[in-house]
Amino acid sequence: MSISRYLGLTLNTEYDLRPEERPEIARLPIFSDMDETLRDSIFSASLLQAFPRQLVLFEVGQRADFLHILVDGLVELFTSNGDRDTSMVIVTPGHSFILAAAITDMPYLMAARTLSTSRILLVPAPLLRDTIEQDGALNRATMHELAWDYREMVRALTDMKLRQSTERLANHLLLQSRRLGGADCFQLRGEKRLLASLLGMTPENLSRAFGALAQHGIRVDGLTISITDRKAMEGFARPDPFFD
Amino acid sequence: MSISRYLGLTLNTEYDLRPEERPEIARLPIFSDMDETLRDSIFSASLLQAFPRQLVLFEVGQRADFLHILVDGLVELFTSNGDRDTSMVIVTPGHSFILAAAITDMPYLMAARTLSTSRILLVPAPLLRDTIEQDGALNRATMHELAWDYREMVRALTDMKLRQSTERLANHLLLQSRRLGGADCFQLRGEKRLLASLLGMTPENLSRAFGALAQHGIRVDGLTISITDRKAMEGFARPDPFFD
DNA sequence: GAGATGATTTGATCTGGGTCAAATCGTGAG
DNA sequence: CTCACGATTTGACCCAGATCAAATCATCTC
Repeated sequence: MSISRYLGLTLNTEYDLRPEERPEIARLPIFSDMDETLRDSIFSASLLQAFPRQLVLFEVGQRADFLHILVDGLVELFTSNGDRDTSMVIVTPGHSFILAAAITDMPYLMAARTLSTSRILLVPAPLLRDTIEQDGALNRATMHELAWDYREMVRALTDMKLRQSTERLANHLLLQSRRLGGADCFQLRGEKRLLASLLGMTPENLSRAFGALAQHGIRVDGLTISITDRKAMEGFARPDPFFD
Repeated sequence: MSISRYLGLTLNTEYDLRPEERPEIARLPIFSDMDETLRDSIFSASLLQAFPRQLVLFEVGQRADFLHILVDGLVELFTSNGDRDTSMVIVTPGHSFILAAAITDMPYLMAARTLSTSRILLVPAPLLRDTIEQDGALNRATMHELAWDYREMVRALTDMKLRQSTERLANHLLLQSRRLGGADCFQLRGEKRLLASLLGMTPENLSRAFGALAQHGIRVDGLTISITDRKAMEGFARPDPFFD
C-alpha cells in the first residue's frame, strides 16, 4: 500500500495544521528558535496527517516533495536490495526524516513506513529550502539535524564493520538505558524482528544473542529488559566513549 | 605521529594561502558561488598545509577546530574499536572532510590520515560557521555537501548490511568504472588492503573475491582492473539504480 | 474460548568469511 | 643489482552467523 494510493482513499486524515496544534509543533527543536512569522507561514503551507500503522509512506527513488516531521508515533526508515531489506533508522517523535533528500531535492535513498499510528507534519520541500535561506535559526537547526543524522550513520556503519552481533546488541541496550536516564529496566519499543534488522542480524540470532547476554548481566522477559549487572555489561560491550 | 606533534616539528609546511593559490581553491565547489569578499576573508584566515603521506591528521574525539578541504592528494577517514580499525571514506581532491563535526562543534567521530602527500586547506570552524550565516551560496554548498556525505553513508551501510563481500567488490568496481566515464580498464588508487578495509573485508578475502569475479567478467593484474564482460558483471553485481 | 495467524525460540546444519601460516611478489634502499 | 621488508596470494582450518525446520508463544478474530 503506497502513500499515494492511501491518500486517494482517505483524505479525511489530512488537513491543514489547526491553530491549537501549532504551539505543540512550534516547540519541536527544528522550529523552536526561528522567526515566528516565518514559522507561521511554514505551518500554513504544511499538512498534518495521521497514518495508520504499517503504512509505507514512500519508496526509494521517489522525489522528496515534503520534509517529514514525526509529531506522534514511530516510523522506520529502511532500504532494500533485491528481495532483502533492512531497517536503517527508527525515527522518534520530534525528529524530521529524509532531511538530506528534501534539502538537495534528490530522490529518497530510504523508504519509510509507520510502525504505529503516527501523526506526521509534511512541509513542502521548496518552501523549506526558501525559508532556510531567510532564517538563521532554522538554518542552524536544519544543519545540526543533518549533521546529527550523518554522525548517527557513521556510528551505525562503524558498529556494523567492527563489532559482532552480540556486541552490537549489548551496546544498543546500554545506549537505550542511557537515553532513559540510566534506567536498569526498560521496554523495547517495537518487535524484536525489527531490532534484529536494525542491528543487522536475523531474528534467530538476536534470540541467541539475548541468551548469550544472560551471562553478562542482562535479563529478558518478553519486551522487558533488565540490566542486572551493569559492570559486567560494560565489560562485555566495551562502549566507545565518543560513539556510544 | 599526531598532527600537533607534526606541526611543532615542521612549521615550514604551514603557511597562509598565497595570492596566486587563491584562484585554484576558489574554484572548489564549496566556495565557487559565494561572495568574493567573504571568500577572501575566509582565505585570509585559513592555512594551506602540505602533509607527507601516512600522517595521522587527527584522532577520534578531538575537537573540530578546522574544516579540512583536500586540495591535492588523498586522505582516508577511519574509525576504530578496540584494536581493530576500518576505513570509512576515501576523500578525493576538491572535497571537504569532517564537515559535520566542524558545523556542530563536536568531536571528530572519525580519524584521518593522508594516503599520499597532500595539501589541505584548514578553515577555522568558528569563522566557517559565521560566514555560512552571512552567505547564502556558501550555506547551500555546505548543506549540499553535508547531505551528500550523509547519502554516501546510507549507501555504505546498506551495502554492508545487504550484500556479501564479493557483491560489494563487484559494485565498487562498476561504480569506479562509471565515475571514469564507463572505462573498461582502470587502476585502483591505493593499496588493496585499503580497498579491503573500505569494503569491510580482510585482504585475504579481497584476493579471493577478485578470483571469484574472474568468472563474472573481471580481469585483474596488480592494480589494473579490466572489465572484460560488463553484462556478466552487472548480472552478478545487480547494482541498484538509485544507489550505485 | 477455539482456531488461526504471526512472532519468537530452539535445534541442527551450512557457509561466508575470518584467522593463521607459508609462499610469492614488488618495491625502495643501498 | 641485491637485499629486505611489506603487500598480496594461496592453502588449511575455524567460527560467527545464516538458513531451514520445528516447536512455542502471543495475539487477534470470530
